[in-house]
Amino acid sequence: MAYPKSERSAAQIVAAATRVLATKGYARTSLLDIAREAGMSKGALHYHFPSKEALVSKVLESALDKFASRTLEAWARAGDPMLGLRSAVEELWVLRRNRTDEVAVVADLLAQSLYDPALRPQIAAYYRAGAEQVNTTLVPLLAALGLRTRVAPQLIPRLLVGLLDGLVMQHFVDDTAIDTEELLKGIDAIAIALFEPVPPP
Amino acid sequence: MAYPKSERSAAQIVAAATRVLATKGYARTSLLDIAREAGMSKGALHYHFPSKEALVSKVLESALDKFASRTLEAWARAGDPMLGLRSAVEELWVLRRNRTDEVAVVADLLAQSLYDPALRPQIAAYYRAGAEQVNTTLVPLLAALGLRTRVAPQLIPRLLVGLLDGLVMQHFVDDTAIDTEELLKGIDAIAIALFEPVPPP
Amino acid sequence: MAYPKSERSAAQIVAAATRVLATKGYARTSLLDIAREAGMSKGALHYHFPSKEALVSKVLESALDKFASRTLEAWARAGDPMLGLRSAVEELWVLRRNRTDEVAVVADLLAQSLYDPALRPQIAAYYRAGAEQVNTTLVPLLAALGLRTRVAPQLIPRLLVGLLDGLVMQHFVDDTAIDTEELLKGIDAIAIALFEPVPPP
Amino acid sequence: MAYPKSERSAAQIVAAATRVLATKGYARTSLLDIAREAGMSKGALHYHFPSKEALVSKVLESALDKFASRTLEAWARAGDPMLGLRSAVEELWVLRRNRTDEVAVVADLLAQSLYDPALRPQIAAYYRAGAEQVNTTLVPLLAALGLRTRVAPQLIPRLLVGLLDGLVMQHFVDDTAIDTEELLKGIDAIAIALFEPVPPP
DNA sequence: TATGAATGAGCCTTCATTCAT
DNA sequence: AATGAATGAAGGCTCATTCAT
Repeated sequence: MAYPKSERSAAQIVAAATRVLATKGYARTSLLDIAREAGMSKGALHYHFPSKEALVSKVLESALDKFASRTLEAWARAGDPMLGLRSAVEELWVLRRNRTDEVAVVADLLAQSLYDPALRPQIAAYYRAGAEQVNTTLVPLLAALGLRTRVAPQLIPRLLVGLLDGLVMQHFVDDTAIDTEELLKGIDAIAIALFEPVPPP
Repeated sequence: MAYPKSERSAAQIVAAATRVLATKGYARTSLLDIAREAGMSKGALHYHFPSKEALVSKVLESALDKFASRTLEAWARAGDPMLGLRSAVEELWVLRRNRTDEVAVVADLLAQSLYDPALRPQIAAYYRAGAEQVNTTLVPLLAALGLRTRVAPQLIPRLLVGLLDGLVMQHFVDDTAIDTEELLKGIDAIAIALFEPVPPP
Repeated sequence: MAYPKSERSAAQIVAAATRVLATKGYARTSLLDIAREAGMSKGALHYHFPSKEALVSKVLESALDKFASRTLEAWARAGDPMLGLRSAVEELWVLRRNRTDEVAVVADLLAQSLYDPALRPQIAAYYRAGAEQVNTTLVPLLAALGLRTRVAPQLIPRLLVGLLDGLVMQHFVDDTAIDTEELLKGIDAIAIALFEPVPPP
Repeated sequence: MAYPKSERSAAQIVAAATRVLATKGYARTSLLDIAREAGMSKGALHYHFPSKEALVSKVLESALDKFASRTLEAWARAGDPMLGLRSAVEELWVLRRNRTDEVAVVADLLAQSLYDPALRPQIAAYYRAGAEQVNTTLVPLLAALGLRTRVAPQLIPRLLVGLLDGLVMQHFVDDTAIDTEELLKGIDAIAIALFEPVPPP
């Protein structure tokens, strides 16, 4: 039931769309731009995706996927759970600060989603998956180390991801403003502040 | 007359534009929408502003102004500097979570600024003013209390504002996700973690 | 409250649209065609009419108006009511057989109206006005002449107009088929057959 | 095999096209619509018919065929020639008023034929066959009954078919307008009016 | 015999901008 | 200071048609 050629073309289009959206932003990107970047005709885009919105939605999904998987990898690379957290946060920051296409697309579509509800579920899913991940992976390990979170555990990834998202916006606007060294120190302090020793019974 | 007709009309247009942009977003807002909301003709807009970009730029400026002044007020209301910080942060969160027109516009145009350099200077100025404010108001007071910042002081407002910006995006996307009570507790912990006692000489 | 320039332009557009629709038919007429014929830009059409449908609707209305008024004139020209009927029918036939732009447009849009309900009310109104006209003008006069209709009087114009519409379609398809002389004789016979003397009490 | 696969498929396509055209009209029907209705791919349509026009042309032909044969049957069912005429007319009216797919298609394509000459010959053929039929079947029988037509005999079916075509259009546009009972009375009167006794020599 | 894929022309519509008044 | 009118470029989308398989 798989049509490999079709799938390949669709993937090609999503990749091209990611590049163009990252460069010009949603509001300034036309299907013609994307078609040219993909080396296909406008008609082909509509053959594979019913509308611009549908295509953009797929782009967002794919960008968030890459995001999540790279974070997970960084997390897994470090053996220790606290180090893993730091390592994941650092990876996220580097990922964003470098302004890969995925980062730019996500930032832009995040804003679009304020007005286009069709984009929201995917982002919400991404946030939720992050919260889930912390809940199932980090918390038990912390407990074993005699630590617990100072706030509801599902808030942890939200706070950290939110912090990074906000900072990256500032970085885009004024990239002389933030010194990474210093920033990581601040994030460290913050991350540590979110945990406390379990009081003895 | 202190406010000539021209200036009043321009202000009216900026106000109308703010409302429309907040409701529909930059990509979906046309000058006709704004003209209608302002009760004027499209031609009139171009009489007062040379281009759409120029108008939008003014809208951003005015929204950031309101933002900054409300934060400052909250800061000033509380007497104590640490309380002031908390109070300012809380004000910012409430302001954003309520999704006033200004918040929506700033969020949207922040994303636009990634692709439209003309919007950046104003945002950068806003961030810088915040950093400056902390530097001149908070730090000396803290010093008097025997506290110092754990990171470069100009990073403090960036971290806090970044955190809130990021969180508010998540809140827009999925407004069941974040409990304000719990959130403020987290922010408190974070804010406290950013300061430490000055070690005795 | 009247903007004469606008009205003039709108009328110009309707006239141009009538010509083009008559020549190429609804399915093959584009707004560009109409704009060119009117000597204006496509944008101008949309300035005066919100959509293609709205414009076409106005075209239909205007064509039916001309139709109705010419029929009425012919009716009035002849003094005698029976002669008036014949004269009106003859006028209708000539009007249609000559395939003026209005005739072609009405024939085409009549068919379109089967699938586009927005066109129907105007046509229905036209038919109803015809029926009304017969009812108020012809029937009383006939009564005075000791005649009455053999069928419900509002059916008279429907039968006659229907007959002519159907015949004109045939004529368009195959214009060698119908000899006007002979046809008028047939219509005469039919018209006469629709009336009978009032039986004495 | 008597009906090779190809022929069966082509027939299937024509049937599907008839259904879709009847529902949506020529201007709004795409080959994709037809392909879907036929359960085949767009490519298949072009395998069987060189172009959209060619397919539509076949659709018209087939619809007119069904039309003609049903009329003939009704005609034949009644033994008496005058009754046959009435019966045929009644059958035509019912056929049309019920708006079978064939009726809708013919009405629509009749209008298309004004601008697409390729469709005309088939319709002309249909009209001519009707005229021929009256000429060879009805006239001699009438002569034997001492009747003759008041107008050229080939005009008889044109008048009657034209009348019904026109009426059916009105009925489509405004289906509360015409009462069938009353209508048939009117048609009867008209049909009778088209004949007269042969004057004695 | 039929399909999935792709094209490219054309369509309706939107919109920032210009201009005479 | 402001309006109605008009432009023209661009945008998203539809669709008949072509073609390799």
